[in-house]
Amino acid sequence: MSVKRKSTTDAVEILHQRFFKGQPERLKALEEARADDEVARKIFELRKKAGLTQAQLAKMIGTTASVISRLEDADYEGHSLAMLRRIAAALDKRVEIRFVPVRRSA
Amino acid sequence: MSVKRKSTTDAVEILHQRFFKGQPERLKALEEARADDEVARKIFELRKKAGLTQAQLAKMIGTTASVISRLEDADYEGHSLAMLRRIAAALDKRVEIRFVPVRRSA
DNA sequence: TAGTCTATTCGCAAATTTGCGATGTGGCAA
DNA sequence: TTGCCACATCGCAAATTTGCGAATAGACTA
Repeated sequence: MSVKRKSTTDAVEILHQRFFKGQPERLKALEEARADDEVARKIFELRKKAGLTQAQLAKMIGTTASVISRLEDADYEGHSLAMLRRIAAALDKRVEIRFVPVRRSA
Repeated sequence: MSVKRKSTTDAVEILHQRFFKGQPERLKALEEARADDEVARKIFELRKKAGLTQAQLAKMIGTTASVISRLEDADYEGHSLAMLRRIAAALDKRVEIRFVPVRRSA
């Protein structure tokens, strides 16, 4: 996510063009990318609502601003539960994971 | 989780003795351990409901049985979103992450 | 313009997770 | 008992994530 170069909204549009208009075999990749984007956006929103800069949040969880920036990058795929929990803990939240059924299309 | 040596229930009891009766400073560690236990159990239940053995699920996501066993271990802390998604995808599910508020006690 | 603040990106080392075979155990059936 | 099957655990290499400083850029203000 960003203030300039690559907004989350843009990322979604780019993804749409890149995958949706392409072959349907790539739908799985789309879903994964979307899920990453979702996590990135959630972290971003959580931080914003808390009124923190990346550097401030970073300090709270014992890391640096560039790490937070990476986590909020819509293209980043390396999220770990451990990291999500560190962020959640700093913001008085807890991470809830659910496996929800997905409609199997034809 | 297991069929013999270390049941999930036992793990919870052990955790209780190890942390709860100990110093309150370790409450954070408790929460983390519990969250891991929760993920482990969810994977276990998902697999069971699908009527699969560890080896079968492993094959579906392109890994081996020992890996699944490790993921279902209540003490394992290394869950990644990528792995959860691989499992979810194999079982026609998707992973939903939520940051839920936690009551800040005195 | 210079200075400051916020955020992105790069590069590489360190830490962590994953892959996977080998080994051991318990349950169950022949 | 012997032979499987399902699972747990160990050990180590390979892959991935994290840590973090440095460089870059846009926005804003003095």
